[in-house]
Amino acid sequence: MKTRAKPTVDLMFRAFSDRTRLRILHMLTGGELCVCDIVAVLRVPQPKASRHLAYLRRAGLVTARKEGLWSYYELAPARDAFHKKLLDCLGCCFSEVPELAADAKQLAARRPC
Amino acid sequence: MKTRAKPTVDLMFRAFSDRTRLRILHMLTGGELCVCDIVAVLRVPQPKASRHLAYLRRAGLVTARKEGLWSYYELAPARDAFHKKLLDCLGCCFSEVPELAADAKQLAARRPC
DNA sequence: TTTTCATATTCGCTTAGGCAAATATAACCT
DNA sequence: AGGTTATATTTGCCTAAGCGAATATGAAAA
Repeated sequence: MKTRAKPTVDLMFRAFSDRTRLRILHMLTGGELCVCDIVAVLRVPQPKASRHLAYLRRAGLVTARKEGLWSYYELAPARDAFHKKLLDCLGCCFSEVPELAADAKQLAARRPC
Repeated sequence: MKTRAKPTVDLMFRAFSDRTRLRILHMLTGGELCVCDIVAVLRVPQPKASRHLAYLRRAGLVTARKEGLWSYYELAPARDAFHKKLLDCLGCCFSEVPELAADAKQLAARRPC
């Protein structure tokens, strides 16, 4: 197994500094999702989603779980006060980043599947 | 005068994603400082400090005031809930970024000047 | 075992942004 | 004017990291 060193604060901030990753993180505040959900909602090429998910993994912000062909991602639980505050920022982004509302709506429409 | 467009969330996060800028921001939580203070405490070349201060200005995180030869920088007041949360993260970084404590100590020693 | 499906990684290219060194600007002093 | 001081910007170089396109991996299905 590969236990990873605790990611640095600046790497974690950097993980938040990209629109696509912000959208993914915000989607995950609603709970675990599989890659295909993310690809469908963001309307983004699959390799791009995977690439950003890998970045978020390295930053310790999400965890992945494999089940058959599918990979499910969820927000990693906050490891410390800083991590918690950082996640708090996600909620506040909602009114600042226009895509987030549209994504949430799209995701809600997908739920029944 | 040049009124600037409101910086995007991702630019603001990116501003936090560099050690030197984190140290500057943290120093400024104690109040206004001049560039020479920052250069002295961080022990960093002056152009490097100016470069990062310019970045923070562009991100809307600090404001500059000129007085004769000196430039004084301070944290910009939070413009919205997101900005406020982001500034909250600064406090939590203290225990995560080792340099911050040393900087605070250095700065305190300089105060009487 | 060949195919298919979901996901991950690699490649080649381009831009952002870090750094040090040098230089510019602008205010004050003489 | 000429010099000094504090700060800002430019230059050249190098790495991180974004992108799309192509390819690899690995599990299930046929």
